[in-house]
Parts: sequence; structure tokens; C-alpha cells
Amino acid sequence: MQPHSYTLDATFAALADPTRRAILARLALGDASVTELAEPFSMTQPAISKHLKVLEHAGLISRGKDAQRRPRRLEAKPLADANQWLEGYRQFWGTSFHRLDTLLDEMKAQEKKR
Amino acid sequence: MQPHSYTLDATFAALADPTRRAILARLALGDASVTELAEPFSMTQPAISKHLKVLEHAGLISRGKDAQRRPRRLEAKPLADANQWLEGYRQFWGTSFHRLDTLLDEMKAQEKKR
DNA sequence: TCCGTATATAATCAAATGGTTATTGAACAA
DNA sequence: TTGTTCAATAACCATTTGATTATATACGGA
Repeated sequence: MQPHSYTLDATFAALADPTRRAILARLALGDASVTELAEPFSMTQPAISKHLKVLEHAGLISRGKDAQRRPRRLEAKPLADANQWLEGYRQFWGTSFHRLDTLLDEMKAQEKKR
Repeated sequence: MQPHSYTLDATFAALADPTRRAILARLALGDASVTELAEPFSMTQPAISKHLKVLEHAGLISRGKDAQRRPRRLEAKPLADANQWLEGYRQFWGTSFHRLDTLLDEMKAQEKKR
């Protein structure tokens, strides 16, 4: 099933802000509390909470529970949906080589691990 | 070189609107004039022109010249940049199989062509 | 119970967004 | 030159967005 437009709207809108992309990048390294997420920015905690709400509304993060903390976790499903939408345009930037390259890089990386 | 944040902002913001995504989908089929692009929508021509300005600002389309017409053309480079940004998160939705699948599908398609 | 820490919510505000109508401008055709 | 068509621009408006400060709520510790 194709992801429906509604979610894509929210996803792309969420991704359009550099603060929110930075938050996602941070969460890619592991779950983090609001305070931790706010730390790198010259912005108040409520501002960050608002950004988190936008990300959560887009399904890009989820909220955990640990004492007073509400650690956020990256949820990549909407990113996969966005990617799937982009797939439809792959032909426009010549794809197969790139994908083969990535694949080979990955195989090399796997090789190294063993 | 990584695409810089400025362009990604504009790209994702442009993609967040369903009208604009529909316009891109239409342009994927071939260049089209403003009037042609406006036709499927219950929206005035100036509204569409505004959307086109947003898309052009993000580098997603370019403007041609044919008599009074100003046909728009899809420019996929920013989509490639967006895709590259997403690449950084592939690991979060389990990637290699999908990529292998796509690759295999493509090989089959090539096969069929011959 | 009372205090401190972590987070959320409310009220407010300026700027950006997405639409409208009305008008202008540019290119062709008669 | 005059009219017609296509597109852009201006002026306007309501809503949304992204930030602020101030306040409330929830939890754990002394």
C-alpha cells in the first residue's frame, strides 16, 4: 500500500526544519531526553518541546518513560515512506550505478566485519 | 559534497504540500504550461503560480519559454539531495534486502526489454 | 511532606504560508 | 493597432508556524 498523502505532508513538513533534522540526527545515535536534545541549541525548552511535538505528530519519534524523563526514540517508518515516494523519481537522476555502488560498499563493509 | 541545509529546507518545505507534489508528478510525465498545470485543481491561476515559485525556489523545476507560454520542467537534483539525506537513515528501516529487491526487479525489467 | 528536576501547557506575538480578486505585462493574431 | 491569451504581480486576508515568557504538572529524593 502506498503511504497516503496526509502522512507525507506531515513528514516533509517536519523535515523542512534544520533544528528538527538535527534532533533526528541526534536520536539516530540513541534515545535522548528533552533536556539532552535541547542542550545543543540556543533555544528554550518549550521551543524544543514544540519541535518534538511536530516530529511526533509526523510519527518520526516516539515518547518513552523513565522516571521524570520522557526519552524520545527515532521512528524511521515515515522516512521509509518518504523514501518510497522519492523512488518514483529515481529515473530522473540516474540510479542504478549509485545503487550498485552502495551495495558494493555495503558488501565490503560486511566483509570487514568478519 | 553534502547538500547544505539551506537547500534541504526549501526542498522538504516544497514537498510538504500535496498540490506541489501533484505538480511534480504531472511534470514527471513531461513539461507543461502553467494553465495545463492548473487545470486539475480547483484553485486560481495565481495560486498555482505561487506554488510554482516555491518549487522553482527549491530548484525542483525550471522555467522554459515558448511564445506566451512558460513551460515548466522537472529538475530532479534536489530530489537526489533529499534522497541522499535519507540515505543516512536507511539502516533504521533495514535496507539491503529492499535494495537487492529493487536491483533484481530492475535486472528482470532489463531482461524483458531484450 | 516539601523540594528540585524534567517536561508540558498557556498566552502571546511576529513572520511565513496559502489562498483570494484585481490588475498588469508580454506575445501572438487579426 | 487592437484584441486575446498566458502568466506574473499586487494588495489583501485568515491561518499556521516558530519563538518567547510564565505557569502548571509529574516524579523522585531528603
